Amino acid sequence: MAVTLKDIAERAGVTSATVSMVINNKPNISDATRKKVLKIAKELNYYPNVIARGLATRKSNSIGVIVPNLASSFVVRVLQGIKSTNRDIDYTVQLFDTVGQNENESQLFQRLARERRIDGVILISSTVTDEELNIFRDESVPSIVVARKCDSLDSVYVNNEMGACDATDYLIEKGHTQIACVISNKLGLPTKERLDGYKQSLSNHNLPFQEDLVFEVEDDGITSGVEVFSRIRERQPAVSAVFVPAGDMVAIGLIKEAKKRELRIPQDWAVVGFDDIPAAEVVEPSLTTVRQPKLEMGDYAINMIVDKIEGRESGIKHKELPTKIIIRESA
Amino acid sequence: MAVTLKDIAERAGVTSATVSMVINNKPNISDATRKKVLKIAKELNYYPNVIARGLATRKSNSIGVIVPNLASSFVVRVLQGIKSTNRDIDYTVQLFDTVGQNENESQLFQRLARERRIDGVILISSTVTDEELNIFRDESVPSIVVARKCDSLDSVYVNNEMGACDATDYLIEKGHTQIACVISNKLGLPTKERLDGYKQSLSNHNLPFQEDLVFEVEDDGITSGVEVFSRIRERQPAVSAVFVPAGDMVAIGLIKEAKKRELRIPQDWAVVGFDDIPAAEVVEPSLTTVRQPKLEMGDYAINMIVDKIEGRESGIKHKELPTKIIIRESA
DNA sequence: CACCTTATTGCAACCGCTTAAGAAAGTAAG
DNA sequence: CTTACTTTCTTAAGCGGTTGCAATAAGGTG
Repeated sequence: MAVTLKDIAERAGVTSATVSMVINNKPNISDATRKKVLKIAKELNYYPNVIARGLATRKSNSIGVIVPNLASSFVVRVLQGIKSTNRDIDYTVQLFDTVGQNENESQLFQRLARERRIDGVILISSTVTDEELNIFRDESVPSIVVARKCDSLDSVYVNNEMGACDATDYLIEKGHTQIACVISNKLGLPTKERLDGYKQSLSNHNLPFQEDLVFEVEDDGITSGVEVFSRIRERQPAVSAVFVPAGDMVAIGLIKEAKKRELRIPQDWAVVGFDDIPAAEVVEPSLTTVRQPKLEMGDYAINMIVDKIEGRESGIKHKELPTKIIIRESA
Repeated sequence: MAVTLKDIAERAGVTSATVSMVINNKPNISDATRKKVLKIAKELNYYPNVIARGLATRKSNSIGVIVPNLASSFVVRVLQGIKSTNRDIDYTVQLFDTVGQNENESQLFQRLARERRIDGVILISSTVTDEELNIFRDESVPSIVVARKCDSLDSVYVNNEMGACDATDYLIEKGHTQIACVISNKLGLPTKERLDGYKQSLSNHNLPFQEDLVFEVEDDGITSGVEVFSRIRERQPAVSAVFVPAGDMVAIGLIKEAKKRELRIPQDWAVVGFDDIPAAEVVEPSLTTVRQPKLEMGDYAINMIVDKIEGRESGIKHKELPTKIIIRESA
């Protein structure tokens, strides 16, 4: 059997309450007994049972990270950020995804909260709806959403509009005027914001926004890029540059297909992606893209949620992080 | 306050013990009370407090996944496999990494086990030593190691030797006789196994093994590949093919640098990687490589550990998965 | 009708730790 | 030498479930 407070207490000739206070560094314990207890605890190789402690303190000391799908490089990178923060975090990370489950994000959250499984939640999702986020807000367990802006809940996100605007600015400065924009219909709010940034840039440069320069793709994979290439060429042969808020993988598909069709990049076609995934550096020509500070987002998220859990922060907090355009060869 | 068993019991006019038995689907409860209790539980939106339950049952219903570093695509992919198994897993996944902590994998495991935090552990690491694995074996909490073979502990791994042998066979069949081998000194046992496979293939084809065709790199990043290129060219100008057990990123670096130095791939130099990461498909020419079934490994691991926890399996089990050579353009 | 089963529910201890309140002993003050 | 604090430790009541055993009532048997 595992050694418990009682075991230590017996050997030390005190009560388990006293041992508990020693273990937790509470005041009002004499130096003598404190030392004796600690010595015995070490001898017996004592570890507190966190479950029992959790029941008594009504804390689980763990935070849940809810993601729609772990098979997203963005999500994984944010997760890495969460795990690699410099701060010494006394919380365990429990990982939940909702793909293939019969619960959506908010239902899952509600259950976790009521089951007292977790003290706080980080939701990494750009597609979650406002109504769902309201459920998060209404639960008594603190939560925070990463990857989309939200008025009613703490959030960490990037300035998508500015990122898209910068990217488009860059293409315009390179002399392009017919700039296609490839968006994903699976990205939720950020898609809209990035499209707004694209429009903003055009408008700043007195260029007209043309609805039929906007192309939509179904997912953010490489095949979407391959597929959308023909659509762009057919519908808009005059296009000389493509901005791809749908993501780097789509941009890479586009580049690959363009090269196959004997277009030179960036001379005939300039391409700018969004996110800056590892493959962006690998593709040839390497991909100019808008980098999202994913590690930093995770870092902020974990720090904010811990502050919230421990009552150091109240009220709704937001952290908007800047994007950065990474110039490579494709534009 | 949250609703408890007692709340339900009061309204139902029974004892909380009875409610508990209903909730847990125990026998010896009349249909009438069962129905009544369930109805009230639903009305009150009852969720059992998993911490309290855990204390009583001495189970946490969660399994720990320990990884040395989450910033590894291999690890992440296995993790995805763990999370996406078809089986309905009643365990929560808690994620731990040891990079930047002052505990190594086995110390962490020992603590988690003693603190009763987890019912079982999946360790994803190829570099863990035999001595460390012995600590895992000696603890009473079931555990399993993914990514390396181990006699003393359940394990899930690929047949590295066969994978490397296949890759080398392939190069030899293409007519290559001077085949360099680039290994990582950060991969532990698999490095040795892959090197053995390489030797085996040479031997099978009556080619001599030459020690100085083996090159070592410090990490598995793209820069290692760039760096090792010159070493190979200097020391072994006659090399016409490179097998890179050190991993795809190294192989990609090698390709990029080779192209920069005006070598044609695969005509002048053939390159074969190991692992099959997403970027392998993106690089130009695309990378021929040995695929490791990472999702499947995760799948097996979670199933094995759950069986072990629930006592359906005993004794040491191993699962060896085959690799598969993915032919692309680089060889 | 007395006696024995069987089905169902209640009782109470327990899981291991925390914590508010109280008690004992020492100490300073009047 | 009381009285009133302090300091240090103990008591005991939880936290919210689970579970072995006792108890009760209903039904069956001779």
